[in-house]
Amino acid sequence: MKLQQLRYLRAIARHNLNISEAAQHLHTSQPGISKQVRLLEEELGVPLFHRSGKHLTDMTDVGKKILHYGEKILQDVDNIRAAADEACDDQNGELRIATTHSQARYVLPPIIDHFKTRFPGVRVQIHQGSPPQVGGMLAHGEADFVIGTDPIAHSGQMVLLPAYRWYHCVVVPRDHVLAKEGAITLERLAEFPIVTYLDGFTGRTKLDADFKRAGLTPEIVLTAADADVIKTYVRHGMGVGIIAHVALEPGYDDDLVALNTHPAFSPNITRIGFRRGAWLRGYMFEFIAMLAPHLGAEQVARAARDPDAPAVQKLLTQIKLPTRGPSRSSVRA
Amino acid sequence: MKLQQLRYLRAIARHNLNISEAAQHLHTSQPGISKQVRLLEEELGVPLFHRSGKHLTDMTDVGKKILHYGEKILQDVDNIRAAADEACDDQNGELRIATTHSQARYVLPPIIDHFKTRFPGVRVQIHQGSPPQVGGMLAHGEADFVIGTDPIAHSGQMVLLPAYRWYHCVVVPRDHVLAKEGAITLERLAEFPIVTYLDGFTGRTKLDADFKRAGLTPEIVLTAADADVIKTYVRHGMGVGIIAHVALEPGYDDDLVALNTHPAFSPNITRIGFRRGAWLRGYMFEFIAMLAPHLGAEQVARAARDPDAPAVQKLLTQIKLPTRGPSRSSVRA
DNA sequence: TATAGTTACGTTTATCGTAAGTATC
DNA sequence: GATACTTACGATAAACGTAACTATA
Repeated sequence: MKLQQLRYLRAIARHNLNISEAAQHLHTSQPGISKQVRLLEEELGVPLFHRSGKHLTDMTDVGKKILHYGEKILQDVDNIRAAADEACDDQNGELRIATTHSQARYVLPPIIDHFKTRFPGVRVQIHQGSPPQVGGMLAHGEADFVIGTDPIAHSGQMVLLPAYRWYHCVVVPRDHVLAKEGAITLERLAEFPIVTYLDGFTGRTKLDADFKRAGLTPEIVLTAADADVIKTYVRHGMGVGIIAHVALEPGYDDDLVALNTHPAFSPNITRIGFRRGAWLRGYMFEFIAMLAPHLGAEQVARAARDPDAPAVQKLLTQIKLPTRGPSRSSVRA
Repeated sequence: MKLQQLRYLRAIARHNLNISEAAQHLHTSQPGISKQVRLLEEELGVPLFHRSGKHLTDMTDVGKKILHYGEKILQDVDNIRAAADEACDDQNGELRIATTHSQARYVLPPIIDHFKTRFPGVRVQIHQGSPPQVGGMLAHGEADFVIGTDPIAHSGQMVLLPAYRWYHCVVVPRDHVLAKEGAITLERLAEFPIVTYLDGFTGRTKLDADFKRAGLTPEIVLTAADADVIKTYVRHGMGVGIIAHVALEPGYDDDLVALNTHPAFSPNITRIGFRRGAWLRGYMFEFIAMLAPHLGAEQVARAARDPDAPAVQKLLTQIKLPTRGPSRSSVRA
């Protein structure tokens, strides 16, 4: 058994059992992969794939088990590489973040700014996508971290730590009738056409639940994946916007008024996740601390090693989480 | 990076940083290992060992981290092998048990007997040793299971499940003065010279605690690692024996009388352990069930996958454990 | 001086890429 | 007929073992 055979196996599985595609992706020849797969099957004495003639139709049950261990092995190989890189140089490297629009656009810029000043030698990549997409990037090892609010595909392979709490707020143009009212009720809010996030984005799930609990069915006239689009339509008078408070930019959004509701919307929790058992480099710990100061290096390291340990569970539930933007008690921005 | 390099690294670490010894153990040449280590260090760009001239004196910090991931990798390689073997044949294989004398001598024989009838194709190995030794065998992958009572070196790599509960009992020759008394108190017992287990063997820790709690310091005139020796000295009138009740063999020990104490000795729990994340073969699940019928295949499989899961923790603490031998309520054998 | 690790070298094996062949869709 | 996997083959490279060398304890 060789590590490359496992890499080939993984690549085939990730490319819909298409060996040619996998070969292309690995910059190698298709017969080479074909042969190594046969060799591995021969060595282990079991077929890894169901075949119809010369086409791979599906993986066998054993194949799936073997792939599972193979992926673990390849992750640990990456861990060894990362540990070695870390040892010879803790200032240079890569930081790959998979995240949603809200974070990439409003929350991360000042943090990345700070990070780049502190670690100029680290190349930072920000991959943007929907919650399911960013979860997939993490699982496939294309990103080191995922940052997001909405339920991210939480396979047992992922460790998710709470980063901060935030609230939705209502935004209207300065001349809107609501702009003159104080904290508004959900009932009052539901009288207006609403512009807000797409389902599954930026806490939309919580919003819907809040309205449902109040027995209201607001008229949502437009939904978008990001607050920039929402704000634009609010400016055009399409309706009342509901966005994350962190999505308001002082200096740019002064033509809008932000209002809280009474009772307040439910809090949302944005989390940062990484692969279970991943080797985190020094600058990664510092990045986490910049995003969420309560997540110290030792605690995060423990969570990476053993996310189910009681001490980590305690961290997940009992921690005093910082709030970004105004808290529920403040009424008006 | 190659799997063999990791095997070499592990072998060196396990042979006191002696490359020649490691080479001998792996049936390969010493220069071969030497070279592969250099190549790995070169590829990773970090030294794995501290050297004084040409001798390895210690592992570097990175080296230890890398070794840690290397061992995980090699275990998963074994898991792949086992999964493949399982798939092509679930009747043949190996069952390697590391255990202490008490289990090997009194508890396991009928179970192994039953197992061999059910799985004649499985080669069974029983490695006997002290509790620390058997823990080491498991950690080094020389055994699939460890079975024992006393605190076994419980690294995070090991999953320990409770198998059964048992009690100590007092044994004396038929003509001994105690043989005529009913349940005897600890105070009465402490009037006699005691023959029992060595420290660290077969629940000796619990025994000492029981006496200490009663404010007694019995005169222990002889200690041995196994009950056969203890019984022999009891027959010779050296003193009163305290052994595990399971160590009494009907038909062979009828010249001895077993007595319980009042209050009873504390219960002991014998556990079965295996490596975390190990791939368990079908016959291994059945073996566990033969030893401890309450440990079903699904529960054990879940414990192997994720020993810290809440459901597994519940299994560890809340389970109704079977008792081997008379329970604390029965007074006299 | 004995033990242990490195360097040097030749053999053998295996991996990879190109090119031709063959079976599905 | 187009796409996709397999077989065949040659070049390159890497791993292994033997033997000679060197440094430590």
